[in-house]
Amino acid sequence: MLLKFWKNNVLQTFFQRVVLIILNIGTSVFVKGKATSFDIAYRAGVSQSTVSRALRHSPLVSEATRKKIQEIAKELNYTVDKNASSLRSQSSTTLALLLFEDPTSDDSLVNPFFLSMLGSITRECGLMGYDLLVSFQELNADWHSVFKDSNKADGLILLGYGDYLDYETKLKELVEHNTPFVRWGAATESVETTSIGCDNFHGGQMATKHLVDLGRKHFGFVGTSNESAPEFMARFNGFTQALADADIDYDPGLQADAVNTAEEGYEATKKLLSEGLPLDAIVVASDLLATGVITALKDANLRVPEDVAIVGFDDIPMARYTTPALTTCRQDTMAAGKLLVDKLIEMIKGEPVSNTFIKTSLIVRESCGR
Amino acid sequence: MLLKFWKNNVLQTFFQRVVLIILNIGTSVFVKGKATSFDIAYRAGVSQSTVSRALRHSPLVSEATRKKIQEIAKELNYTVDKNASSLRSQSSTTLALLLFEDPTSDDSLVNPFFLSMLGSITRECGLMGYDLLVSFQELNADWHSVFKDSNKADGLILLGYGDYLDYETKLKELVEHNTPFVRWGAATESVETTSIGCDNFHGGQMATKHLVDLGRKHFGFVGTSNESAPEFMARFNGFTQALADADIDYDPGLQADAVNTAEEGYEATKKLLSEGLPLDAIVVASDLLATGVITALKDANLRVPEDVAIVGFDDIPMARYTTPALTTCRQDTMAAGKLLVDKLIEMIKGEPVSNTFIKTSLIVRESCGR
DNA sequence: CCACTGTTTGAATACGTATGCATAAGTCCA
DNA sequence: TGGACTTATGCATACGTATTCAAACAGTGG
Repeated sequence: MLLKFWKNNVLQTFFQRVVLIILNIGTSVFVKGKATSFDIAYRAGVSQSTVSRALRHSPLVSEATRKKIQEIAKELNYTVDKNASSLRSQSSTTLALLLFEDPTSDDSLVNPFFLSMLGSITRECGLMGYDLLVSFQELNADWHSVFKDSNKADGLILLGYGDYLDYETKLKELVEHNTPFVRWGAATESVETTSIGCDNFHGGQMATKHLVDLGRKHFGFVGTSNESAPEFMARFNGFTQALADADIDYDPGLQADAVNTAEEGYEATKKLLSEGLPLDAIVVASDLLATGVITALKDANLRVPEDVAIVGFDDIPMARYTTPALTTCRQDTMAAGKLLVDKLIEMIKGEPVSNTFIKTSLIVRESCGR
Repeated sequence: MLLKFWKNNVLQTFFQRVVLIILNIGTSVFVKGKATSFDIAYRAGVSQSTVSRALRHSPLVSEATRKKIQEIAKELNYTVDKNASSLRSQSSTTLALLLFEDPTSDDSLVNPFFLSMLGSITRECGLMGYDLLVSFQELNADWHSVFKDSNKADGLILLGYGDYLDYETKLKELVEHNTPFVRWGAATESVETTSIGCDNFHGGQMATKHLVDLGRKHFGFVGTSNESAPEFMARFNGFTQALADADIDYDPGLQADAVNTAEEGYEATKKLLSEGLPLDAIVVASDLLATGVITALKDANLRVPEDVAIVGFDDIPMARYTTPALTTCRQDTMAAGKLLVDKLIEMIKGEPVSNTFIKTSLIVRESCGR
């Protein structure tokens, strides 16, 4: 039994070697499919190891051989096989971008704010030599294990206001699995994660103060004010803070929930108006919601900004094309995307990473009445 | 020499086997890192081959063992290693989405029309079990060889109005390399490719006819009319056809080039207006351009639609929020994305694939004056 | 002239899976 | 009862690269 095992291996191993050698020479001469590092090695008169090292800029290879190998590689249109490389090195130089959408939102729509970050994320990935895998995730899928364990990606970028309750259990699992990941958004309390975000509290405060300074007295807020959407909650807190600072009374009846879509913004505004309370300004938690708010006000025959002034949040591309053009609290999505990628790569490399704020700035257009 | 070679292998192979067995038992008992198919095999009392087959739903495995293996796999949180699987099977079940942007366009902006397809493409990929790699491409990079040769992706989806001259040489190379790929847009003449697109000629004709029917007489066109952007050219041809059908004279001075950005639309409109010709309708080659057109008209104190009526193309999300809301020729991006993915997968599987048109429909809002 | 260091190279192997081939256990029919 | 056939499994291997270890080599100082 053991003897048979032994003999088997002797023969097969030997045979395999010979065949391999013949095949390699064969393929080298009659260049068939894609070129491999063996092909290059053959032509350069060196070993495959040397080719691998040369192309990876290992200092172990002399300048002369590296030059020669690089030339041959270019000539043969050689490209490193991603799968073999990743398998061997156990790292894929690929990041996964997970977009979380409220399942109830329109199928065709992705939150334009997140889309606007896609550009900078993609670009930064390219610059850093990483590939980017993009995936929409239903909130209930088990995305948390799939990407890292399958070695599809070295790290995860999470984008989305989501149902943070379910979300957080998943985040915990990620942390336990030691999966590097970064999030856009507010830092959570219960799970220690790295997130990049703007100072939502300050942004909300700044936006509100702007309206206060313009003389508005009766404020409403459209956007969730509870912890199911931490970013929105922070904006809301900034909102109330600014009102308190200015000694302006605020009626809690003038807050209406809305999260993802313009339609939600529309409905929330209708609800606000139905309260019958005096109202001459609305702070809206996102620009996308704000488009719905504007429509709802128009439908109610209220003029923006004359009757009701509006400030949004995000500065999505659409914001400058609404009528009136939307005054909004801009988040620097270019910087954000770059930061998300850079931080994630640092984490992957094992460096310590801390949460980071990006700056917000108020973009004054017409909807605030000045 | 040969003897030494032989002996070496005998010893090493034997040694390797023993170590492997010990290691496998070891890892199986003391579960350390990620679970492999060997771990499952050990627990299920079967061979690794059987595990692989069971998880891939091979009919060679009995229902009973499959069940058992699946349970253990779930229990261990096992995920197939993407790299190993792809390497072995020489296919990655990954598609690459290449976005081509005019380098001159705003850094932070991606054409919203293409972005709106991203959602459906991603979703369809997920449904079909494919991963999606997203990449921005500078037009001069050698993207054509990288993705397929490196086995990063099994096929390519090309998205973008681009500089089609350089573009076409790349497409040729793709065809020569036997790389499966699909494009969004007009079919080209010189290279035999598979593309999904709408009937741009008919769309342009339909949009124009709508304005004609509303009594407009003096037409302008904003958007490139030459083959550097085939889609736009087709729309332009539909435009002139509709005018000819209605016996309406058309002054070539009332066409101005613009491709990618709202700013280009703005500038093109200024140029149109500077001609000093009578003008009461503009057909615009894309909604994004149209937003700039509207702004330019407002800046020139012209009312839309009273003085100048406008029809756009694409129906991007923003279209309904401009003032006036944009009448436009809608392309069904949901269907398009799905189709692009499905066709590409068919190509990858070696099935014959033909070009396909998706339908366009006119979305009447306010900018046309009715 | 030898021992020793430093620089390049090559030989061998492992990464984890999928699959061709051989084999073992049933099943069926003559 | 035994061969032909079916069904289910295991064995061995290959995919293409990165890396460890050993070895060849040149130069250096004693």
